[in-house]
Amino acid sequence: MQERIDRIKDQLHAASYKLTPQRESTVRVLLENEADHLSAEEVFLKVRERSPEIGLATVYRTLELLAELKVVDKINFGDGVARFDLRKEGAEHFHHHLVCIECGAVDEIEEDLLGEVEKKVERDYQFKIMDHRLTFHGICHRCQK
Amino acid sequence: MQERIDRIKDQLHAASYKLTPQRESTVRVLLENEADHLSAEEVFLKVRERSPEIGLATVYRTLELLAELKVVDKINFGDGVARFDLRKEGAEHFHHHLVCIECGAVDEIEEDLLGEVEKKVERDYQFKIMDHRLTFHGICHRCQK
DNA sequence: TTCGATGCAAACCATTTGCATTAAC
DNA sequence: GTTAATGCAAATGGTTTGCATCGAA
Repeated sequence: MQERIDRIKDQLHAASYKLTPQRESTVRVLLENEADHLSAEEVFLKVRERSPEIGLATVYRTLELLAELKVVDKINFGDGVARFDLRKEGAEHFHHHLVCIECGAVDEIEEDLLGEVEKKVERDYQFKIMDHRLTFHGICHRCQK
Repeated sequence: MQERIDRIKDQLHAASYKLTPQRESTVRVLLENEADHLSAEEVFLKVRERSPEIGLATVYRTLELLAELKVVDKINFGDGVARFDLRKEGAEHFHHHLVCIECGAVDEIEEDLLGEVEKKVERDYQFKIMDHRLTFHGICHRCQK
């Protein structure tokens, strides 16, 4: 935990930003809720439990900054709110998501399923792929029962 | 052109909706700009050239309705506006997109690249896939020169 | 002391909604 | 005539911004 924070601190410094207490609180919330896909508002509420004086705008600015540094991915499942998802360290790609249309749960797929597909796309469309976003919509294993 | 409109008219009737002049104008704009991915606002502006009395809310309501009937797909490339994309007739899946991070162009991939991947996901994650969204971000063939 | 970071409130902007009016069958 | 559809304006809600203040090197 601490070492991941240190790593993020380094990334911030490398881009000449500081790890302020507010930013650290925000990062901690993200780390503690790594399995979820929190919205800015949700992050804000959790951060405020620990640092009641923090402002919503600061959370937005911090999340924006972390997205810029590729510490988090900003994702949008079409419900009108941006959600934030910590990247696995060293991951160069966005991971994939399974969105359940019954219960709304969002599960993750860590493995990269698109290796072959990307080769084909780069070849057939002369498109240099930098990143991808893949989401499946359907019924999760829990709701199938 | 006219026959596609008739087909959409049938779809509306099947769900007991009418093809009003406003809805028809909206559909025509979508058909005439099939290669683009227009936002509601952009659709509105183009519709208004032909039917100046139309209201923005009506365009929103029509696009919502068409999305519900799966005539169009509502997509979100992360820029804060929803965009609307006509489905190919008979297509059961959303098609894929190539978003250029240089020039912003959005190209389409019509073929379904995910057949194998979906089989694997359904098997390994016990997830019943109903639809998918796949977007690649990178440099388009035009910008590579 | 200087400049980035913060908190607050106001501004923004895409989208939705309430409601009175209109139009289609 | 009844009910759905429309237009307008106001409301909503997530996000951003202006600005005065604060804090760390």
